Amino acid sequence: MLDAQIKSRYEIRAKIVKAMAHPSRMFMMDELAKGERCVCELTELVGDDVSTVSKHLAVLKNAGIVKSDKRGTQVFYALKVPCILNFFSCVESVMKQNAKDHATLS
Amino acid sequence: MLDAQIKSRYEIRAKIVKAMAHPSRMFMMDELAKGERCVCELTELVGDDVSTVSKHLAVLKNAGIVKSDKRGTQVFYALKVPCILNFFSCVESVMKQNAKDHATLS
DNA sequence: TCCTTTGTTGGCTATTTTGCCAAATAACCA
DNA sequence: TGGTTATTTGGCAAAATAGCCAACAAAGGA
Repeated sequence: MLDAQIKSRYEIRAKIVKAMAHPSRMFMMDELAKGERCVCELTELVGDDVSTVSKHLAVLKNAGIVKSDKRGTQVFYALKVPCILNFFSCVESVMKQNAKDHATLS
Repeated sequence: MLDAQIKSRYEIRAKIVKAMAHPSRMFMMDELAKGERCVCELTELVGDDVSTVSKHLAVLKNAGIVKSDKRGTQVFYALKVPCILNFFSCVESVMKQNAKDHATLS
């Protein structure tokens, strides 16, 4: 990792992945995969304070994972990158494997 | 997210993604995608303290992303889930899109 | 058996992340 | 214009991460 340029590249990558690495944000991405949602809808679903949800969405937007569209007083968020879904299926496969390994251990 | 079971599911998912969300860990996963590596090799490449690298690897292992094999005094780590690679290509696509958007803004 | 190499773990501080409340904005409607 | 709804931002305290050093454990060789 000596090369600063390479290091920087991994830092940028990590920033994107880090943006996904939160239960509420994972949930919201899943929800957005079904279609756009306004902050109020997501807030209702997640069950946290609106300000918290808004900040989570800002993290996702800042990472380039979602985009927002203000219509009237509402702001609608939508997934910007479709491959996110494939990614989740990979995470699922890790979970399944873990479950299998765990079962084997007992 | 009221349902505790669903919430728990997203927490487990997030734990896996969070394990990936670090520059050094991303780098190591990329390196492991080429083949198994011992801790000493990864330490050399990453350039951090051995203890730091060891802890990063423990995080990845605990998440079920890598597996380890002790041979003699060395411990070899290897990727456990191949789809990790597809995931990175998705992250790359986010990066490319971000770059494009950024260019458009200027 | 003692020494050396390779890794892991404990401990500690610095930094980052979370999530809530309160305050500020923005867009509408009466 | 004044009030209401929807969202973002500032600020702050609690919790989680990161990374270094020192100490410990394991395996092999002299």
